[in-house]
Amino acid sequence: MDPIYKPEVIEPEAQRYWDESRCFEANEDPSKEKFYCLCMFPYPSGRLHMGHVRNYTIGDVVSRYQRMQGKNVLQPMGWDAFGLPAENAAIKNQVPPAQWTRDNIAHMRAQLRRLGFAYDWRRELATCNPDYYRWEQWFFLRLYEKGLVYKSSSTVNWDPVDQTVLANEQVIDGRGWRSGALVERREIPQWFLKITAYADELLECLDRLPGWPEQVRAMQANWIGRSEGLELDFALAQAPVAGYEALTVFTTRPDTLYGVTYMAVAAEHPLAVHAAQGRPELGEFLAECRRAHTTEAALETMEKRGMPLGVSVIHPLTGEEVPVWVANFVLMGYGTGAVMAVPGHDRRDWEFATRYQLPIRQVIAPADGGKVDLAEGAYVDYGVLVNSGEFDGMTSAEAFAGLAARLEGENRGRRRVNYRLRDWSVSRQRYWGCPVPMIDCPSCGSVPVPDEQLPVRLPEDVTLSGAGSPLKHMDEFVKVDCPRCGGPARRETDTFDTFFESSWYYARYCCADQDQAMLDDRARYWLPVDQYIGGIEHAILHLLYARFFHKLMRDEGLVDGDEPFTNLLTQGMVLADSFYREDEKGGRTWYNPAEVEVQRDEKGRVIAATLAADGGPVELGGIGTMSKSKNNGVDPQALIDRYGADTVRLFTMFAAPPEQSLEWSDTGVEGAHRFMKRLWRLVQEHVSAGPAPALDVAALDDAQRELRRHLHAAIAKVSDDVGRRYTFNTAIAAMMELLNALGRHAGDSPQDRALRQEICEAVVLMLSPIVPHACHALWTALGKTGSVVDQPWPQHDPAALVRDEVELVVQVQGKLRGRIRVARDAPEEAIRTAALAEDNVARFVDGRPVRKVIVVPGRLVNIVV
RNA sequence: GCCCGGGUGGCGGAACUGGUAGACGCAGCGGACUCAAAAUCCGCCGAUGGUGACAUCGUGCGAGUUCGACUCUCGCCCCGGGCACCA
Repeated sequence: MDPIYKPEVIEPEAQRYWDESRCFEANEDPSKEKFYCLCMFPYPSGRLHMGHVRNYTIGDVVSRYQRMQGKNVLQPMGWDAFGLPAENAAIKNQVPPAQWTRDNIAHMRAQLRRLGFAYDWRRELATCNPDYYRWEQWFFLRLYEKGLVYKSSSTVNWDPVDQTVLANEQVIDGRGWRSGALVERREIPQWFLKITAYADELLECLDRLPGWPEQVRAMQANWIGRSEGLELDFALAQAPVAGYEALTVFTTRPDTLYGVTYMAVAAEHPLAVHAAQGRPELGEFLAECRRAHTTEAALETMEKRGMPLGVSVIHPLTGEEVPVWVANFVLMGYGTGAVMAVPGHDRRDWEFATRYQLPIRQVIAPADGGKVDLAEGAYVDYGVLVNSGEFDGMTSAEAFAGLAARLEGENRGRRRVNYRLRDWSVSRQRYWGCPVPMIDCPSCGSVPVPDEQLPVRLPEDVTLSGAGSPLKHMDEFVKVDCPRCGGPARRETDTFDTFFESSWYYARYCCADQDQAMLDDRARYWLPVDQYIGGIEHAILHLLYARFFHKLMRDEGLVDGDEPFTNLLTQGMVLADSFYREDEKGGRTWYNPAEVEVQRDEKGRVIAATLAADGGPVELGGIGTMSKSKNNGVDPQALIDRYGADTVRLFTMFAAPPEQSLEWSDTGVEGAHRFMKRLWRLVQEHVSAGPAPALDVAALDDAQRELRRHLHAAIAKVSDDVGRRYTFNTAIAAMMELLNALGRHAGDSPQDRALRQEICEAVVLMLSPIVPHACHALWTALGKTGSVVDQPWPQHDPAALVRDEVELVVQVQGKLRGRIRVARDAPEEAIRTAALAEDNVARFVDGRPVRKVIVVPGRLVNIVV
């Protein structure tokens, strides 16, 4: 055995062994318990970043641990290969997106292999390959046949100069990122998936996902936003207007109906458009609304503005005339595109009414009889009705029921369940995506591409200009014969939202080579995914769409079960320090942490930093997520080259528990490397003295028994930390403590050596999921046959944990005053006496009468005087 | 703005079910080895007072529940994530 730890030698050796023995190739075996462990697949951006390393190390530790539990483990890897960055790179570097993407995949695959992850590479897939996306085209057509797909218009960011749709991230301060033109809202026809048809099921199933973090389930429930309310018709006073007899609204608070003082409609609402005819100031306001951001965050934070339409409606109960306004915060896409405004009891309506001096009327009073000052703000809680005619004195709930019954009886209102969740717009006006398999025929309308013509291949030999999708100008792609009438028609040039691909890849891994069907029986064997691991930033959209797809595939008879992911682990972000210099104009140049040296004061506090290249000072930009804009990304490759994969894996697992954010620290990595060297040396020193004799537990002395107790306590703790809690940081800490104790343990009698062997074997086994390369070599060095990957996880010996005496903490009035040692099974009375007899305890009791003594067995005694 | 997290030494974090706050590691300081350095090993390391035993304070801020609160409850402050065309 080499006395020096050499990761550059042992890591390729271990990887060669895994490849040659093909030990991570997973085959369907009904006789074994399966375990499908999946990490969210990466977008092939070019290089692995720290977030990937962290994510995939967690998955690898879980996979290798489960393998040691005797499970048949599947851990696949692939590429979320469609997306906007490939188009941006293509414009910048004049490389076709397909080539850029495939080059990136090749490089990143090599990086993943270098990290030693236990993947079944036979199952690798890339979503940009036709053998993958043809099946989502096929599936889309099945959904189309079932009526779960429809075409409707929706709002997009439109760049009037580049004549193209922009992603939200391409809109900077309201302007297009390339052209700088003011971006407009524009309604364009798009394909939608009816996710709202599954809203109730998606909501209800959340309760049956105990393996998901509570916060993710809460976020999804809020996102779906089921609410029960009333759809109400407000008759137009001057009906008909623009063909409307009444204005229909949805409200969850019919109990506040008497408080309605105005109505608000969206800028795109037909009533608003109609009213704007011949009124330039109103038309200008509508145009202004079209230029506003459409994101919910923007809508919520912007100034609430509006204009009266000069139209009014009749209040269904009081008969009063109520004015209709257009308001910039009402969206056509939500509900009916119109709301009834109750400024007394809704924050937004209050803000708007205050700005335009519209009346504010109190109709709800607090149930406890408290006073409300509507000049200060809206009262939004439920309560008791006032100023509401015959409903006065009822609670909000009673009034809801009463009003609903009355208005339903008069056929002027309907109980309805409404969802915040909107149908999923799957069309994107982008080139680098999966073509939507539809054809637009002037005589037949939208016609699906026949199955036998699938896949609709995306042409890959293109040059991108930046102004819109090149597909629109490619006649060989666009010009087709209509499959129905045979006449000339145009192929759809929109591509799918990339969430479409990532919604079913987890199932495709089970049978990635299947070219006759989307999925086969192998999916029934492996699914559902037992452990899914990925970033918290995907808590809503990706995870909701994947759950939706699973139900769609179930209803198509492709998979069993209702949910795709039994257990979910959401890892936190990877953070790093940032450094910059400011130029005269206030612009900032960001320097990578690798180029910067920090200065510390005598206590180790960072006080200043300088650029290594010129020795001049740089400013501290604080800690934040690794990002391009702050240039604070730490390249894992440099660290792997320097310290080896095991050290990088160890540090990412040690620095923080997986769900928390992780702050990068170069010195922390050095510490992890020191631990690797220490582990290697401890084993090497032990092994170099020759084979160890058999352990005789009965022959151990006190010090040896204590060390062995430490070992078995560590096995119990590490098993729980790795197997149940997923707190790899505390598991590693426990093993560091154990090795520290082993290092302090002097003596090399035969039983000392036998004990050392037992400890080394257990530690190598328990560390092997985290630092598999070193443990592969150490296992052999310890004289064991077979590979460590095929060993079972160690079991702790409960008998080794028993101690004769325990130390108890003694408190007086809840404050620590002393410690006593008592027999393990000492009766409470004896513990009391011993506690009161302790010198410092007696000093603090100071003769005062003891009122109460609380004894927590094995932990502490608290004396109350 | 709304929803979801988080806030503990110089730093990352630990304390799992209300029971010894600061495990483990990093940084720092002191020492051993060395001609020297690196590597390695040993010791110290929340604040204040005290030679010391020890005492007082201390888990973002303010209240509360409890024999006992980092942990539970209420109110506030700050930071991060998501908000539907970034993935």
